[in-house]
Parts: sequence; structure tokens; C-alpha cells
Amino acid sequence: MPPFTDGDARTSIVEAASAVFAQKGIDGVSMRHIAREIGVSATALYRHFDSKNALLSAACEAGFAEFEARIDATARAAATPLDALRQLGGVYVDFALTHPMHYDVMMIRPHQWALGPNPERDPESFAGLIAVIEACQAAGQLAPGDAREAAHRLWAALHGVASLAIAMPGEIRGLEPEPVRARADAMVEAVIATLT
Amino acid sequence: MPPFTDGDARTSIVEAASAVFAQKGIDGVSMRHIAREIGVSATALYRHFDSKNALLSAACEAGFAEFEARIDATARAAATPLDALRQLGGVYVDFALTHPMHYDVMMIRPHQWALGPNPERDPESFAGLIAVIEACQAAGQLAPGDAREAAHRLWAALHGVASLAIAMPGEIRGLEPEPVRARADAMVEAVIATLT
DNA sequence: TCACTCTAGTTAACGGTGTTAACCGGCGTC
DNA sequence: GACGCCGGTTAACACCGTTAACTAGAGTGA
Repeated sequence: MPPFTDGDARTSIVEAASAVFAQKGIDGVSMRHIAREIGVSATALYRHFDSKNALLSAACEAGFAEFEARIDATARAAATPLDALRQLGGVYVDFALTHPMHYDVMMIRPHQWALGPNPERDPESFAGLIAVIEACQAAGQLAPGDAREAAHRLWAALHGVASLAIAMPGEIRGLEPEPVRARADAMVEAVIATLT
Repeated sequence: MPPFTDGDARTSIVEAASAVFAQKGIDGVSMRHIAREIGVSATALYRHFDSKNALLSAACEAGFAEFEARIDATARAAATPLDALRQLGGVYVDFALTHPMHYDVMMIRPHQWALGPNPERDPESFAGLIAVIEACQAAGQLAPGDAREAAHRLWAALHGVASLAIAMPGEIRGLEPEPVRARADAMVEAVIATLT
């Protein structure tokens, strides 16, 4: 009798890993811990995943997909490309603040988990950002120019706002969620102002 | 015969720790490794430091001090407060890019090492940034307003630029040192533009 | 000079980590 | 019925931070 009743083993493991991951944080998750959670020996996990990184990668995949889906949906739903750009800031930091663990793994220290962007091609969300900016330029809502550089600036601004809030939670006055969201909007406006 | 010939034990340990730290990275440094480097048992280190965190903290102190000194010197040397503000961006990312390990420990994941800003008071460099902005306002070079929020925006902008470059070294086109420095200046200008 | 204390090191050990190797029971298939 | 694979098991390795108990040696006061 296998210890996994509902669904196959792989998804059960991923769910257990996600649970521990979300509860104990990225640094507090161990293979033995995950295994204990589902009543199995630690080495059993290696039947389904090559390494801890592979398991964590699978556990984070859903979060990554959700992030890109949100960005994508925002870009599609907006009336104009510039509207999309204005809304992206809020969506970005909102995801970061509500999924700090995922954001940490994705953006703050991707090298530690051998996850993160693929060097070969731009990450989808970044490529999407470039596309939105190019659409703004094509529509005459932004001055023509280096869309990639503009995307870098926007990304850096939002990443700075989000990652400071995550890295130093409550340690510095002004890093609580509300000012953070407003600040993200302000940063987007500031960057847009340099592109018009 | 003690194994430490030049200087006292404590500084020898800190130097060895700094060397391993700079070479192997923050994740690759262990007490046993540091101890082996100076020909001593790992537990000997605990005669001089309460914990690994305490040792790393001491090893990073010089870097932290240098960072604050650079920020301070820049602010003092500038002709006007606004000039200081304009130069701070370059100084900031320059330190981050040339001391990525220190920047990592200081700003990117301070919680992991129980280092980083003291919740009780603003870190000196941040307080200094606020002071510069207030000086700009007093001199009529920036419009009056919330200096703390302005400092947050500037900090976030620079942190975003610097930490992206460190977290994803060379993985995304546009994160090489040169565009990064130029981007930092551009971000400072963008934020300043919202404050005039 | 003897005895004491303090310093700065030692080894052994504990509980934890990721990971590998060897084994083993049950199941499906030729 | 033998074979092999699938999905578990236990034992083990090398490492981690840290603690406890011990010890060689220097310094000091009686």
C-alpha cells in the first residue's frame, strides 16, 4: 500500500513541499521535513526528484505561472498600453507582498536555488514588459527610444520597492504594505515621465 | 606556541573569515573552513566569537563602515545638496557592484544573518540620505515635502538597480556594470524630477 | 618554588543537513 | 514461474553549527 492515497506521489510531494515552504520559509525547509510531513522516508523523495532544488523548483512553478498570468492579464485587460504600464506597478508589488517566499526565490536570490531567469532568453514577464513599452511607443503614448532600457528601469524601480519591503519587514518606518504600494505607483509615474 | 603570529587571534580570525567570505561567497563559508584556513580547530573560533553570525558580522563591519564613509564623504564634498544627491546614485551602485558580498549581507538578505538595519533607529546611511534631501528642500533646490518618502523612493530605485545586477549576474542583457551605473544616474534624475 | 587561575587551544559528541548505495517487497508481463 | 521495474526502505557519507569536557601553558601571589 503506497502512502499516497489521493493523486500520484509526485503531486503529493509537491503539495507537502509547498505547505512546509509557505509555513517555515525557504530557509526552514528540508528534505527530511517534507518527507516526515507525508509519512515517508527522506530518500523516497529522490525517486521523484533529482535534488532538493528540483523539488523546490516544482513547488514554485505554480507561483511563477500565477505571476506571469497576472502580468499578462493586466496587460491584456487595459484600455491602452500606457494604462497597462500604469497598472503593472501595483500588480507587481502586490504579488511580491502577498507571495514573499515566491518572490524571494524568483527574484531576490535565484542563484541560490538554480532557478530564476533562463540566461538564454528573457523571462516571459520581462519580455512582456518590453512588449508593452513598445506598444506605448507605437501608439505614440511614449517617445520612441530603447524599450529594453526602459523596461530595465521600470523593473528595477519595482524590484527595489518590493524587495526592500520583503528584505526588511517592518524594520524601517515606511516599509509597511500601504506606503509600499503607493510608492510603486509613484515610481512607475516617475519612470514614465522620463519616457514621454 | 599560539598559531597566530601577527596580531591577536581575533583579528587573524576576522581576516581569514573575510578571505574565505570574499572568495567562496557568503553561502560557501563555514566555521570549519575558516578554522582550517588558519590551522586551528573549528571550536577554537568560539573562544572569540559567540556564533557564526557574530563572526560574519565582525567580518562585514569594515565593509559597512566603508559604505557609510563613502556616502558621507560624497555628501560633504558636493558643492550643493542637489549635487550630492546626484552623485549618491553612482556611489551607491558602485559600492554594490564592487562589494557584492557585502551588499548582499547588508541589504539583500540581512534577516538571514541577523545583521542589517537596527529596527530602533534608521541606518546611518538612510538617515544621511534624508538629511541631504532636507538640505535640498531648505536650499530651495527641491520642493518642500515628505523627505522620508523621497528618501525611500531614491533608496528603492538604487537598491532595485543594484540588487538586480547582483542577483542575476549576466543572466539578462543589460545587467552588465556599465549600463547599470548609467541606469542608476537616470533613476536618480527621474526621482529628482518628481520632487521639483 | 608551589599552587592557583585564566587563556586558548584540543577532541568527542549531538542533532541536523543533502545525497548516495544497497536492499527489498509487490506488481505486471513474457 | 522467472524477470524486471517501481517505489519504497535502512545505512551510511561528508558536511554543518554548536556544546561539553578536557588540557598545555603562561602568569601570579604566598
